[in-house]
Amino acid sequence: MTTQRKEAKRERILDAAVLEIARRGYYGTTVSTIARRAGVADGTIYLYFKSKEDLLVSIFERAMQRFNFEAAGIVEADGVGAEEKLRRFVALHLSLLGEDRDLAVIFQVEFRHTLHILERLSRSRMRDYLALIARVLEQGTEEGVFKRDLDALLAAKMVFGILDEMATDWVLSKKNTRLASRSAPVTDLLLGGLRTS
Amino acid sequence: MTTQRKEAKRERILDAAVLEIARRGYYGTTVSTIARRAGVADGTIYLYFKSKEDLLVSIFERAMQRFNFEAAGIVEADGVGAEEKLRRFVALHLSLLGEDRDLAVIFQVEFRHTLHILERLSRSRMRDYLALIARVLEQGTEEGVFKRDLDALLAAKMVFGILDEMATDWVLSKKNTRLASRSAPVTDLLLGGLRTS
Amino acid sequence: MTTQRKEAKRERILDAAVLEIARRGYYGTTVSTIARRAGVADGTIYLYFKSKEDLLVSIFERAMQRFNFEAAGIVEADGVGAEEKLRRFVALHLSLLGEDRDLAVIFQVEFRHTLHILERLSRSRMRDYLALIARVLEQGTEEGVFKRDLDALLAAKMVFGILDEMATDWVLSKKNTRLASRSAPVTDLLLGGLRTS
Amino acid sequence: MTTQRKEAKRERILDAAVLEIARRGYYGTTVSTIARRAGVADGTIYLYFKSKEDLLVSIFERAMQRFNFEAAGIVEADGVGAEEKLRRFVALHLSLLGEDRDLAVIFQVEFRHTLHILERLSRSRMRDYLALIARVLEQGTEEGVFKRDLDALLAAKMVFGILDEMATDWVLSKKNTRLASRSAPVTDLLLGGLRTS
DNA sequence: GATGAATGAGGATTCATTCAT
DNA sequence: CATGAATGAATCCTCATTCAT
Repeated sequence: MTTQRKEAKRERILDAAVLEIARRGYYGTTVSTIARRAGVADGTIYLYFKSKEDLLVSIFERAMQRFNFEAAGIVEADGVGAEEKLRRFVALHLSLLGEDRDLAVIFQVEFRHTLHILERLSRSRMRDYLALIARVLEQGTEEGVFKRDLDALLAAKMVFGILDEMATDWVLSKKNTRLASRSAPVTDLLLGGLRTS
Repeated sequence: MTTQRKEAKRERILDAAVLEIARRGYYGTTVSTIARRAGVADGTIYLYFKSKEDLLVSIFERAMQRFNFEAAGIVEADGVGAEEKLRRFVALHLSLLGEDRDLAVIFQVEFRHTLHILERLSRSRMRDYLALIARVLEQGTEEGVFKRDLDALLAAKMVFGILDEMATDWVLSKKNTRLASRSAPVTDLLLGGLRTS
Repeated sequence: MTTQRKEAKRERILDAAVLEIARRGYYGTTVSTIARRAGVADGTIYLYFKSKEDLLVSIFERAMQRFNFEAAGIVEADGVGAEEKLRRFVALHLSLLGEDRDLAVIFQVEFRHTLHILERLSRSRMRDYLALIARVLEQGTEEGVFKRDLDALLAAKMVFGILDEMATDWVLSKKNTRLASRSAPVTDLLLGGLRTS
Repeated sequence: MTTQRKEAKRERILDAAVLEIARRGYYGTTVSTIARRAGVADGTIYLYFKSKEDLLVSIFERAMQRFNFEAAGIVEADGVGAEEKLRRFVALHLSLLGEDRDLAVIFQVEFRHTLHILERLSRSRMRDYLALIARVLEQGTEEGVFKRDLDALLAAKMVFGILDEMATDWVLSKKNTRLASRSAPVTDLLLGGLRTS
């Protein structure tokens, strides 16, 4: 079997897992259910993933890879000011999650208690993500547009906290709003708080 | 048995549950374990709580009652400006959680995936809490110190998001810092973002 | 629940296990089947035994306890010659197994491959049993009726080997013979081989 | 592929099976493991053997063929007395097993519980083997050196029982002794028991 | 002939909950 | 009120076997 076909099947299983886990929660989803939705036998799951938990980790890894990749693109852009980068970052975070509600549910709800189990693993990816935000803030400080005495990492966590809460709130609200529509007010508050007075 | 004694036993069970669930997670904790730590028989748990889930809900309710009570005290204080109220609010949130790491773990980690199950219940208490923050922000707008065009509820969620992330970060970090020590930088960023320019 | 009633239920489960395992083999028997025959729920098995394997060990322990107890009675009898003791020993071994075909099947067939897993445990009980035989042989040497240069332990193993093969042969043969009927020829050959010439 | 090459591959698979099953037991060994060690694909196993069980049967058959062939050579030797033949038989049994510990493990441990499954099959080969021993004993009776009233088949089983226990004991003991070294004491006891007084 | 990816039946074990004492 | 023994549903994972390539 070609690597490509294997990869495709792996993706199909991950997609099925995202869908089911988003709807029923990690503990409420059986491996059988995921297999059925993916159109494979139960045992096949274990040819591609070590365990049910590994499936969850893999969902996280796949998503974070994309997140970090896209975020890095923004942070490393040449000739772009920190304010604009922050604006783009906020927009990216909210639209990536806003585009895929199932994934968002998993990120905002299922991964939380899983952090318990996966602490190290997930935290290391998260650290990367936070570091990207922090770099934007540092750039801002260097440019003189953000406060001089800013603790970049701590502030990055606050930025993340806001984005995270926006996402959670959107996930749990039944209303049919677009998550990305919150970009502007979020950016406003953030820039207000970060700018030199 | 007097109501008082019953109440005391109920509290003992809740305390045991907080302790065990914080350490092993909701799904990793058995009702038996909680019973043993509380010094009662397994069946006794069911004389005080409808189910294991009810136990979790009750932990949440008990904590939120105290949170909301204390927060209401701040919000309803007469003759105190919005900025000061916000400052106190931030300090309260961070110290209540910072004082009881087990409870903080449950709030920051265990409740998240439980939101899935408990959506309505927990959200209603949360709404009360968010409403309290929003009232402070509205007061600030009325006083002219916070932006005129502020969406108070949305901004309240951002405030909450920051506080929440601070708490999560503290819970997951192994370092022996005090959560309350983050009050100042958090308040600074928030006030900066909320103030009229 | 009284200790007596608990013990009785434990015995009932063990009896059910002996019966089922003798018929279908250890791997061919499910815990459910044992539970059904014992008239308890699946989970109840685990209140009395740590695991399916523990069930097998316990069957062994229970039987060996009786074997060793009865055998010790023979070996320690005062004023009885070694030849007579050996005669009784052979008779005991063959009648204990001959009385309970299910138990015999488990001893002769199921325990063998289990030795693989349980090596130490079962071997220690076996060593006790072999030691008892060896003591009879030593007594015989002292009395001058058995060969002077006998390696008592090695000879004890041979005695055991003969008894064991008799039992296995009986278990696997479908004929309706009595195992104990082989006592005489076995004793004859053994005494012939052991006696001084 | 030539018959010879096929035969060679079949042998390689059997060898791999002996090695793995001796170490991990029949139920602890997967077909995959055997295939990997034999250097073939899982499916290939099934081109040479009907099932996993057939693999075990085939190990038994291959070994018994050699056992019976060599044993027949001893039994059918012209001009050799029964006592000498018995001596040679004992030596043969113990050295064939003593030369290949893996095979011995399978014979003494794994085949036992398999007898359960394979009863008929293995018993027929065993009967042949026992019959060979019995013929030596009958020859001894005819020569007047062994007891006149000997039940040859029963006595053969005792002979086998002793040999078997010697082998099992050797397999389970960790000591680095040679199995064949027990030939002399075994023969002594046997001849003592069988001879006319 | 050979491969090895896919299958799916099967089973030990856990644990929330009940209820006779 | 309290107990804790008993229940039995529920599920992850393994692995012998098949079959399309």
